[in-house]
Amino acid sequence: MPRAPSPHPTDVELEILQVLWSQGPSSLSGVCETLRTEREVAATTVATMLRVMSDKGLVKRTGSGRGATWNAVVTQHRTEEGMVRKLVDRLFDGAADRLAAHLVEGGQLNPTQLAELRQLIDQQGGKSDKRNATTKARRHKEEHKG
Amino acid sequence: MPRAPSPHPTDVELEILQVLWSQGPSSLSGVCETLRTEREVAATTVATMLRVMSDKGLVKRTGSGRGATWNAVVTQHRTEEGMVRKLVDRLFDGAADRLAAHLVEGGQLNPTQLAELRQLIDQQGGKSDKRNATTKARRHKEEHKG
DNA sequence: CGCTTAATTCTAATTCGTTAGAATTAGCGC
DNA sequence: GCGCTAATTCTAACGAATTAGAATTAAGCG
Repeated sequence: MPRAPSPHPTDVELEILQVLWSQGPSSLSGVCETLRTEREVAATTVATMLRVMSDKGLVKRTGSGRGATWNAVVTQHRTEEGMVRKLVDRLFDGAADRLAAHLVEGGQLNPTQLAELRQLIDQQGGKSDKRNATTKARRHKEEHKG
Repeated sequence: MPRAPSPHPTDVELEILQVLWSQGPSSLSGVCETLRTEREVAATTVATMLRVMSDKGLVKRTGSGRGATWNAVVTQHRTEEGMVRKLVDRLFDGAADRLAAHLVEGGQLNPTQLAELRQLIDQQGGKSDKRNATTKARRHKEEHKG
């Protein structure tokens, strides 16, 4: 058994994934160009990152040489999911409602967004409704010494 | 101007802060004991971490020698706030509503929590209400090359 | 075919985070 | 005051993350 693929992307890895998610399969230079709208970076640096990410199973290369393209293996949604979960686990000991409270109380959402969130909750409430009142007891630190 | 104190605590730093938040000012051995309910750790390791955290302004020592105690300088709430904001900025480009949607849609909240969140939104809605419809336009990466 | 340029591989330096041993200091209790 | 133990300081090792130069490979073009 090769071991679990890898947990969460680092900051720079996330940056690169976001490029691939937004513009789809890209050549090395394509990735570099987009990154350079934010900051300076050498092509070999990006190449190294892509190799590392490839080892971790985050991205995959198609073809080689001139016409090669890189694309994300992990989806944006699943990555977000995992990173949110990590924050909830580490910072709130699994209590997602505390994170939600932060967003609402901290004034991070404007009235329009609050209204939309409220709608979303109503839809969601219909799905689980009565049964299943304690969907998930507090999750506990399991993934410590991977 | 000495420079901004420091951004966000690392994983282990957070662990130690959580101990101090939950049990208040503690001796080195007090911190160690609590940490050891989760995993093995040498006292000198914790001492080093406390020193580093002290340099960063996260904790402060009172007294010295035998009766010394350590306590958190940063509050739990402000730390949570900062870390949530960082995630929102890095992962969602400042769009807090996307994080909220993840929590609700991802089934991380049970019906009771959903109901409570809904109440919270209603209270919050009353505060900003009509005026101020675009509280905060998407925040953009500002803190890059601090 | 051979030149030019993109892409890749190899290698290495730097920094940060984490861990802890060795040595030293400081107090409490007798 | 002296010793036992907690606490602190010093130092160092190690891995992960980030960065990029040098060398090599591959391929499109004329």
